[in-house]
Amino acid sequence: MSKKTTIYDIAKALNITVSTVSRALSGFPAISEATRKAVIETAEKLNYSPNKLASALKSGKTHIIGVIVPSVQAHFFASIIHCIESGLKDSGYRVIIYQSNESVENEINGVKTLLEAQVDGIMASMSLETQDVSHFEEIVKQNKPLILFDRVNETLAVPTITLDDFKAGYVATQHLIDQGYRKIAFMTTIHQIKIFNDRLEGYKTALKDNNLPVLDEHIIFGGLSIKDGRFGAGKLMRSKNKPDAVVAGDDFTALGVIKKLKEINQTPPEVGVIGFANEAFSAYITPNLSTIDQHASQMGMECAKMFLKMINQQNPYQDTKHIVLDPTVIERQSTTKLPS
Amino acid sequence: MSKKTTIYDIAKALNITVSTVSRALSGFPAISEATRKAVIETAEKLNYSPNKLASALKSGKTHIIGVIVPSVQAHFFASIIHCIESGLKDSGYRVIIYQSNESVENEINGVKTLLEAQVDGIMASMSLETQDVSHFEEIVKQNKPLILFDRVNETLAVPTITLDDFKAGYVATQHLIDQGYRKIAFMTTIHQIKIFNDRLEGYKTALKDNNLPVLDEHIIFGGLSIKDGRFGAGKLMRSKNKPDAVVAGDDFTALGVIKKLKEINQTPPEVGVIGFANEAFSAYITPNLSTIDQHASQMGMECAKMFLKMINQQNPYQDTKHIVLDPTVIERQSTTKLPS
DNA sequence: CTGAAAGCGCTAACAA
DNA sequence: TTGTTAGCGCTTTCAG
Repeated sequence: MSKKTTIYDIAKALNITVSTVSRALSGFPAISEATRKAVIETAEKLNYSPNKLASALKSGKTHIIGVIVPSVQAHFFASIIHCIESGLKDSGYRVIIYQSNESVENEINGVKTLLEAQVDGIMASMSLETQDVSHFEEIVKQNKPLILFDRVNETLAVPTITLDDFKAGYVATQHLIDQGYRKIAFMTTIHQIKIFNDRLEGYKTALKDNNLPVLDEHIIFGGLSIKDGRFGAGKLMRSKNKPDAVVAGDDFTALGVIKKLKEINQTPPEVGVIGFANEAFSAYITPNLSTIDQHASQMGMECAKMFLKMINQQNPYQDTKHIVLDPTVIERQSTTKLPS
Repeated sequence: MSKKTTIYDIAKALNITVSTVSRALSGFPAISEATRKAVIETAEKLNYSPNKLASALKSGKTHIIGVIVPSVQAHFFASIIHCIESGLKDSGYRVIIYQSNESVENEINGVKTLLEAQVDGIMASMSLETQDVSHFEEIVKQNKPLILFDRVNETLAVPTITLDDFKAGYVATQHLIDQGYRKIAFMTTIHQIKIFNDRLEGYKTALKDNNLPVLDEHIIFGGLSIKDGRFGAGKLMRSKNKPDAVVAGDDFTALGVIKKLKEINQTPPEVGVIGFANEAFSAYITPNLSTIDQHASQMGMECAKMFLKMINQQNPYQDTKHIVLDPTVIERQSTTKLPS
């Protein structure tokens, strides 16, 4: 109880100096086995717990890295974090998570907080709101590793790990075409985020490559949520030019679309629906939702690997790479068009 | 770039001392407005960012609190964390998350890591494996707030926030009985965790109160997952004494049960199924899953409130409370028995 | 192999 | 209202 034991207590108990204790504890080689053993034993006896703060203050390394994500509630981000953690664990790095909740303000605060906490590096996936990215520049200025994943920004000269989002939009659309759908709508966010724009381009290109028309009325800019999905689907299905399939911005939106379609008795796969992200529920709703797998675990692993590489270079930003992963179509019932 | 600016740089620039700078920056009252303004301006000009590590080392307060959960992938825990964060934000506390992944070893490591990081307090929900809780005692010894939520341990004399799990088991069972089910099975974890035992007792008591027999063969001890749900349901439905409803240990397990029941053409609500936790997907699977809401947000809020109370007492453990929340049945299709 | 001592950046008595 | 000064607990030269 009472006061915490420090290396001074250990030193006093053994009649040696703190420097010796420090060295013994940190595995310094030039220490006699006897001393080391004595120190370790005494440390245990006194229930010593190192104050990492002090050590970090002195050494300048906290061995903590900050991860900023929109929300851990999305399965995709939770999985990434999980993989970052396990990829970094053996190197002694801990992860602290900061949620932006899709707000730039929170994101700015997150960077500030993490930097003040002296994290050794930051990984981030940007909020939907984020346009200006100057808050991230501070990290680079401090010469600390910054890695952007999934929702990235091109103006920042930092490593990125992303999905090939153009391809994601393309293969999702092509999959629907292959299944026999011809009038394919696309629902996306109103925010100007690279990955969503890329997907949209992929969608358009796929249509063109298949000699299908790109119709403005089939492209819905809105929010991404179950509610937005219902709303958008309602709008689409009431229009004169009803689509026969929908590429939804994410699985939540796709779920909303499905709910609306069920209500109006056009249950998929009568109208095809495909989402993005392969959320936990997607395989279990009825009909099962086809979706694009974004390889969260691989993305997390790459983040961890990249960080370790950067931290071991004098200049983390020498030789900055952009890793792009390939999307995979997960075909389920919602796009398995029946012969009509 | 280059070197980080410290309060010394600001002091030098203004020809005052660091103490004045420190005071100006921390909102100390006895400071002339002129000085304060000058300091703040200079700080901004020099792009000053405080080193919280140094401040924490000196003051003994990091304003960081650690939260240990089995996994953020469970919607329930993600929601709790979310609410803890928002409940603490205004008081200037930040949350760092540590996942045990249901392993005691990780949990022990988590406590150690967080303590070494000098967090101001810890909130935890125990892993399924955890039996011995001595690693938590260290937190209490250091006189730092420890709050246990949901998966708690009674031997620790610390505040707890839980659901009334006996009641949860009871109302889940009673709900099925009210719907007309009579042969109700119960699937739970093999691990000796209080909340699961309590639910089991609630289940048994509900049966007794309704003059229904408690059958050993209707109580399945296993894991909690989709796979375990399928497996357990298979076992139950092959037995000579087939149940007509199942209380599953959580929503994932319930989902597994539903999948198996569909396969053998006894789709709920023909056989009733109810889960626990109201996961994100539960409302969207087919049939919609009835479940017990565990009031994650309220639990998170109470954690935050409790922490603030404890941190403001000289002895955090004076007047230790146990807050118990009431479970709520969320009735959906999976238990809406049709008249036969 | 071990000790002495400086100092990481900040806070907080105590003085002035 | 401001300055002086002594650390917080640890690491790390530099000597010995």
